[in-house]
Amino acid sequence: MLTVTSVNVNGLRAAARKGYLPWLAGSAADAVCLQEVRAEEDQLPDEVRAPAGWHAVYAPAAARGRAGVALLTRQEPEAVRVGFGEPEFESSGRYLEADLPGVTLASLYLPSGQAGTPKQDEKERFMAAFLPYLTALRHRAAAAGREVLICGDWNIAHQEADLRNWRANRTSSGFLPEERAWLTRVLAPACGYADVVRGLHPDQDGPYTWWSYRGRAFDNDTGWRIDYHIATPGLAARALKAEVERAPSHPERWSDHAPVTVTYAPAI
Amino acid sequence: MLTVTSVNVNGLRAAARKGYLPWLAGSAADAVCLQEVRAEEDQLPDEVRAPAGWHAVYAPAAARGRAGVALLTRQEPEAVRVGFGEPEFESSGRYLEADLPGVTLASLYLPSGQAGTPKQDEKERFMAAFLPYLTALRHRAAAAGREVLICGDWNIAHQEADLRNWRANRTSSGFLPEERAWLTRVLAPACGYADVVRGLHPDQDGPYTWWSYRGRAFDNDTGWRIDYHIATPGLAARALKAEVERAPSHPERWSDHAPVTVTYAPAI
DNA sequence: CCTACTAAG
DNA sequence: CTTATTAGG
Repeated sequence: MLTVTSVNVNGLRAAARKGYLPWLAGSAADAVCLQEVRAEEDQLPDEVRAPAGWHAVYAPAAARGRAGVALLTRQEPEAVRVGFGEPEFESSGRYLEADLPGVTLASLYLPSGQAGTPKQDEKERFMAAFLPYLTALRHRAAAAGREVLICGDWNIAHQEADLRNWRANRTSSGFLPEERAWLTRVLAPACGYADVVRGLHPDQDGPYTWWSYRGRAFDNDTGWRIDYHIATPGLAARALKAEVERAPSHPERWSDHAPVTVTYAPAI
Repeated sequence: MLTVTSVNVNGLRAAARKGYLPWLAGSAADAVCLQEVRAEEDQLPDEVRAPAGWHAVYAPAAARGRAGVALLTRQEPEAVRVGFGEPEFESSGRYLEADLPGVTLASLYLPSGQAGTPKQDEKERFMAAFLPYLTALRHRAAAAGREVLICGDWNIAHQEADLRNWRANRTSSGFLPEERAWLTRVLAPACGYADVVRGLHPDQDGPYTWWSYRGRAFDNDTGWRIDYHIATPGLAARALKAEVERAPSHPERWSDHAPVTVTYAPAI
C-alpha cells in the first residue's frame, strides 16, 4: 500500500505556527509532497525541516521567501532530482522528484499567473517546457519499471466542475481555455497521464483544494480544484481512495490549500 | 486647568488594534501629542483619525509608513504649523505645532540615530537646526503672550537617572555625551526651557517612558526616559502633577512607549 | 486576506 | 521583537 499526500503549505514557517506539525504527526502517509515552502532549509527549525521518522528533501527557490517544493518520505529515496531540465526554472523551487520503490514521485508547484501580464507568459513558458518533459519522464520511468506520480499545485482548474464560479472565471488565470487545453493534453494518450482524484470521483463538483483567503471564500466554499495527483495509468488504476482534508474552520486551517491524499494498492 | 499627554504610538493603526481607542476614551487630557503615527490620514478609519470629541491635525512623513506626528485637542486650535523651517525636515513627519489659548503646543519626534552611522548624522543635523528654532519660538511666543510646550519623543536620555543601564549605554545613540550636552543646552537659560517631569520628580530614577520590544526589557523595567514635556519656565512652574502610564502587562500595552501626562494649573 | 521580504526602530 | 513597506499569491 502507498499513501501519498500533496499540500501547498503557503509558507512552511507560517504553517508550522498554525498546526502543520500536529497534522503531520497524525498522517498515515508514506510520502508527503509540499509546495510553497517559502524558506531555505536553514531557516526552518529541525523538527519542521525533518520531522522525526521522515526523510526530507527540499528544492528552494533562488529568490528568498518564494515558491519552494519538498518531499517527505518515510523511506529514504533511491535518488532525488531537482528541476526538469529547463534552465529558466531550474532554481525556481517548482519541481523536485524522487525515486521510490516502483514509483517516481514528484512535487510540482506550477507558477501562478495573471491574465495579460508577464506572469501569465512565465506560466505558459513553464507549461510549454513541462509537457514534453512529462512525456519523456513517462518513457524513462517505464523503461526502469517505474510508475510516475506528479503531485502538487498545478494552478489550473481543468473542467467546469473543478471550480465554484466557472462562468465568472473564464478569463481568469487558472481557468483560461489554453490552460485547460494544456491539462487536457497532459491527460491525453500522447502524454499519457491520469487525473487520479477525478478518476475516483467522476461525477461530483470538486473536491476543491484551494480557497482564497480574500473575502469569505472558504466559508462559502468558493473553491478551486488546482491540486492534483497526476499519475501514469498503471498507478492510477491502483488508486483505492482519495481524500481532500477541507479543514472545518479557522484554528484547524493552516494553509489556504487542503491536503489531497490518495491511497494506492500495491503493484501485483 | 490644562492636561496634556504625549505618547509615541509606534504605528497608530497597530495601536488602534491593541487598545489605543479605549485608552483615549478614558483620557481626561485636553490635548494629546502623538508620535510615530506611521500612516496617512486616509489610511486611518474615521474613528481613529478623528475620534468623537477631538480635533485632530496630522503631519505625516513623505515616506509612507514612517514617522508622522499629530495633535488631538478638545478645542480647535487657533493656528496650526507643520515643520520648523529647516528644509531637510519639513516633510519628515517630525514636528507639528498648534496655538491654543495661552500656549503653543508642539508634537516632536526627534530622529533616532545609531552611533557612527549616517542615521546619527541626520539626528545631529536635526538637533543643530532645532535648537535655534526653540529659542526663536520662545521669543515669538512670549511676544504673543503665550507659553510653549514641546511634547514628544526626543530620543535622548538626559542624565544617568534617565535610563536603567547608563554605564553600558555611554556609546549608544540616545545617551551619547553630545546628545546629553545638547539637551542640557535646551534646558539652559540661553534657550530657556524646563524638563517638566524631572522638575516634579527630581530625585527618582526615570520615570522611564520607553522599553525596547527586544528581549525582556519591559518585564525587567530596562527602560529609558526619552519622552518629555519641555516647557517655558512660566508654564513649567504651573505643573501640578505628572504621570507615566507604564501599562502593567501585555494586553494593555499598545506601544513600546508609555503615555506621559502632565496637568498644568491655569495661568493667574 | 495572507506570507514572505526589507527598512526602521 | 515590532511596526511599517513591497511583491506575490
